[in-house]
Amino acid sequence: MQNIVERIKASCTVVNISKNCFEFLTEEQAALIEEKQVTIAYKKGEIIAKQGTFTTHILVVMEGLAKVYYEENNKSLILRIAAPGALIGLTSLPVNQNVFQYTASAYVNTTVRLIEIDIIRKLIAENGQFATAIVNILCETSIQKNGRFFCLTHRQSYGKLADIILCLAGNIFKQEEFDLALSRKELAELSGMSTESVIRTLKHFQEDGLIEMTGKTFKILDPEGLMKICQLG
Amino acid sequence: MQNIVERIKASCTVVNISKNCFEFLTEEQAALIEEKQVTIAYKKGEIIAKQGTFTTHILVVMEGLAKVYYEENNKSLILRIAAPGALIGLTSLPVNQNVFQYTASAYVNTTVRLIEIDIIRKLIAENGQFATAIVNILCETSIQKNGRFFCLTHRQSYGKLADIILCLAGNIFKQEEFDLALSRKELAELSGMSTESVIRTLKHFQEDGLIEMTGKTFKILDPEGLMKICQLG
DNA sequence: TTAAAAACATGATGTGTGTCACTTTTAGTA
DNA sequence: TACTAAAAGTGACACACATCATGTTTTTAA
Repeated sequence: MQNIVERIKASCTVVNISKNCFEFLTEEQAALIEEKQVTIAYKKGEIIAKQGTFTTHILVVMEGLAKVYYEENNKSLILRIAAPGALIGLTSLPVNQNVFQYTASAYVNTTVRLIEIDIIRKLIAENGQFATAIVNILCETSIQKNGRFFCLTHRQSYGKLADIILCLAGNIFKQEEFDLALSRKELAELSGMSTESVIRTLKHFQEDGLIEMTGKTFKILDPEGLMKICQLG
Repeated sequence: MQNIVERIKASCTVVNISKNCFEFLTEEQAALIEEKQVTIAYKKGEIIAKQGTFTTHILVVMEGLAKVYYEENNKSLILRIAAPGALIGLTSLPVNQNVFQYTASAYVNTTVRLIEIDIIRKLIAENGQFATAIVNILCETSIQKNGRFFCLTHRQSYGKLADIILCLAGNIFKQEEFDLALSRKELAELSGMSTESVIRTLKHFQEDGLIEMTGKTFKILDPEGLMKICQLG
């Protein structure tokens, strides 16, 4: 029987586990990146990249957790959560799309490496393995976004929230019990529902013995039950 | 003052205008594709690629119109409309994602070129310009999907339908008056609402002088008005 | 240590839109 | 031409959730 955390991963729709695309570089190419790279630390809540500003660098999340969201008319839609290893700003690779297509902000204290986007462009053109790795990352992000898209449009509150909880447990904290760094308001944003509904739904989950909450500490008691809720809607 | 159709394009969230990535190939590489390629004609309604089946080929839409949709639990979510020039199956490029991540079916009679996915993989690895072009297509698709994602989750019926109508007019038919090839049911699927709501909303639009419908013939009378509805929600 | 501000919680109320049931129109076909 | 099936259209009703109002607890910071 498969590990529970492993099985949870399969259903995740907000976090994707990026692979390392830099391992395919030659020493010379790695040096090129190394030489110009800068590492920056952001405090919780700070904006790492703002939608609409020029993308001079691709960001690599080293530590922490970032919220990647699309903004329009004072409303926002969380596209994904960027965990360590994730790249931010890839969608600006086409030279005619040279502004950030989304905003990224730090959920918790987060450190980020900045790599010049022109170097990345150059490496895609001259290193086939690297290009393949970037293509793979873009594809996997796309696949994951389809899942999240479906989740937010076709499921109702119980299903949406169950999905988010499983994702967080399976992909970020990687265990069944964890201290949730996110507020109910942030959970609401993630699941595309109101804060009040999140609170009510979590209470229901607790009453039904699916989860256990003590303050910020969450414990998943019945992952199968939550997955069933996901599937049913 | 900008052409109306031009301005409509900017707001589109279902159709993306793909660029030709094959122009960067050497003669030898082009011949490699040419030699093995097959062109297939699909009739209206037929399935071109089924989610979950092995992706042996990437599809290039030559003529017609295809619906690209994600399926789960008997529900479906239309991801995009593939117009001539669009590629289908790119998300299967990672070798560990070698099945179609979505289903594609023909809205109208559609012809499609099949290109072996392994050849595409090989070309990405050995032709930097081609790799860059593929990366660009993936990025543009991703950007567009974000817009559609936002539209379907943050707007209500009027905004969603207005968006779809503008997209169809601006990107597919490229004129203000057109014969809609899609039924109300298909419009409903596209905008993520019920058929009845689509009918009611279209009626409203007509009453408000935004559009004119005579049977299947649509005419956009007030694109600015529709765009305003899009923005307001 | 205390004041202010978030976050959390809960009940009452409102509404957008899906669902259902049914009629009318259009299109396809024997 | 008539028959059938699908599409288009309409009204009544239901309900999932957002919104609002208000209170409590926890966190933050002065």
